[in-house]
Amino acid sequence: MSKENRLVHIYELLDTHYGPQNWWPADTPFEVMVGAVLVQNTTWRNASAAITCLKKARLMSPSAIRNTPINDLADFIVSSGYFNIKAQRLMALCEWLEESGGIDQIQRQSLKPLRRNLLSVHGIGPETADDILLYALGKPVFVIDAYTRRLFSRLGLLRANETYENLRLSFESVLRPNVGMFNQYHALIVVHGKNICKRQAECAECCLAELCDGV
DNA sequence: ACCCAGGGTCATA
DNA sequence: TATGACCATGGG
Repeated sequence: MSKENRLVHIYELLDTHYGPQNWWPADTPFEVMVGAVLVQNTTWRNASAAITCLKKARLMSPSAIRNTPINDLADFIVSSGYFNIKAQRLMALCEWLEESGGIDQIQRQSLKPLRRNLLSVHGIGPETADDILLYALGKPVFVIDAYTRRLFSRLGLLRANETYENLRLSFESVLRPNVGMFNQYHALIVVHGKNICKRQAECAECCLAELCDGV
């Protein structure tokens, strides 16, 4: 089977098993961006609690965050962990948004320079940038994360120590750039990873069992 | 008490 | 380029 067909097949098995995920859970694109920073190396549960605190304090906007002292901002996002670091990262994100003329202006940038610009923001690395591009701005990028590496290396479809860029480009070069499908695919990989593929012992019960080859 | 979760930066070799 | 240290909470 071709690589494209394998990736599509895996997508269809996951999609059938788990159904629509409706990512990213947020009221606005800005809230997606904030969530993408807050969820770095923590659980969505912890990040989500921090988002609730920010909303309750009416801080879920670039200008409101910009006008809040960094230490006060940190107090609202304690539950997300690394709160001092993440407060700085949120501030850097909001400064960048402001300098760039806001989200609607950013939407108009073409993908490659936009991605470069995002990566130049302090605290926004490749995965956070791609979360923002795909889930906040609706751009066709394939998000790579630890679950993606674990799942596809276990299925024997990628080398374990490949760079982020090479992985992303290899998915994007094989799959048709469909935003809705990329959105759902990454959500499925995460949901699946949280359930079964963390423990490789249970391949038999997994919806991808036919591909797992007894790893 | 330990481990990890929807990462990223910085210092060192 | 490639490791290692660091950031810090909450649930298992």
